[in-house]
Amino acid sequence: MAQEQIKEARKSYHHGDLKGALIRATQQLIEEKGIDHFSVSDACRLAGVSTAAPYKHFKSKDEMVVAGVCDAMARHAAELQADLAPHLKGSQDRIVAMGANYVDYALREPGMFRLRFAHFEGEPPEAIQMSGEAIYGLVQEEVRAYLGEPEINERVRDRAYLLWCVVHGMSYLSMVPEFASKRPLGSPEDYLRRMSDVVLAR
Amino acid sequence: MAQEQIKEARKSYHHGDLKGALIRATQQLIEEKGIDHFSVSDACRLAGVSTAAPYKHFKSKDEMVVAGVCDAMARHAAELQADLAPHLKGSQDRIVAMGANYVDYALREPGMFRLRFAHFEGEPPEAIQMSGEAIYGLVQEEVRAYLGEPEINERVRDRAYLLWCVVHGMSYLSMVPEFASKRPLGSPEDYLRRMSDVVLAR
DNA sequence: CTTGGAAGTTAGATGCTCTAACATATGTAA
DNA sequence: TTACATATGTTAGAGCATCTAACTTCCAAG
Repeated sequence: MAQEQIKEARKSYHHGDLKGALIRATQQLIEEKGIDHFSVSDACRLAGVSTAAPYKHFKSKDEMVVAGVCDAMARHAAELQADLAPHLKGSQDRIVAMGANYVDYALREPGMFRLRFAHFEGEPPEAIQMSGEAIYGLVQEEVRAYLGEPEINERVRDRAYLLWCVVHGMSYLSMVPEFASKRPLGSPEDYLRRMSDVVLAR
Repeated sequence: MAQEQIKEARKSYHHGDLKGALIRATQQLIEEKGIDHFSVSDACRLAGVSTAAPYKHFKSKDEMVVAGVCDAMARHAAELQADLAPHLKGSQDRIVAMGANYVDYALREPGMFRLRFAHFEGEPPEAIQMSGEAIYGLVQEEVRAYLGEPEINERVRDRAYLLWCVVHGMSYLSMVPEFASKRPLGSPEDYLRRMSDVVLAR
């Protein structure tokens, strides 16, 4: 959510891209107020439409939130690919970059990051789950390459899990100010490098 | 939230322990439905009182949620102490037990666990923050003892942070079914022991 | 006892979600 | 071009949630 979103003034009866605008408004408001203070009405005010308009695009508030999370995940996935590209496949730099990107994203969009792994009563949203599997697949593949294994075997799965624990833990700790302040001198990258040294020792 | 909570049938006009009942109802409902589907009204129905009653005990819905989280944290802190007691101070068993307790608690009360580190717009609830500091203090102290350091110095802070990353990461991954299933054979304890081996190498 | 305050109640103001019915724009086919 | 079907907006309103005000019940201190 780098792009700031200002209240939209429409000229025509139709919005043009209301669905997109609502998704962005949803993301922005959840970041600002948290999921439990987010309201469809607020998003409507931001987008400059009536409170009934969203229901032409989403079945419910829940579905609108899920759409916001999915959009955020897609953006993040693309960005992760871009961050990884400069680094040689199989290099430690690439592993560290992957972790650092994760931590950095969590700091930039903590609301979306949390929701991505949230409860979602009853319905485990297909799209979110699939995308999670995809990311984890990427992690395993990167670990495989780093370890020089020919396939994703038990060793790779084991190390990938450990790595992912560390990356996730750093992400969450970084989002909580009272814990983020507990990180002794050193950047996230420094810690990720040290951890990958031991976790992925070959 | 081991104790199941059934709808209360009152005999007298006054409830007796409405505040406690509401706190338990809040915890139960948040576990069941998630923070965004929790309503004070539901909690009132569970406790068998009118929807205005809670406002004699809590200023707002938010405050009621915070009270639920604080209560859960207090219970968890006591339980953690009990889990640690049998283990010799300074032993690896004690470190592993601490981590395992954390992961186990996250699995039992994921709703409370998440909220404990959640956003809390505007107000970072004093009580929650203090308790977080207390837990982190305990972690540092245990790491200090394990490493045999005379005081909480830079080395201790560094290792404690790494350990806490791992424990937090395992906790969160364990709560998400799609990731929990990615843990290769081995119990959380096994992984915690391996991680503490390397993270706390002396 | 009496009585003041704590802890309930009902009633209602305000706001949110979501549906129904209606209005307006757009694109395709005649 | 005209006309219609459809997509995408609107207003109105039902139903439920939060929270306050004013009233009631009960306990406990004097």
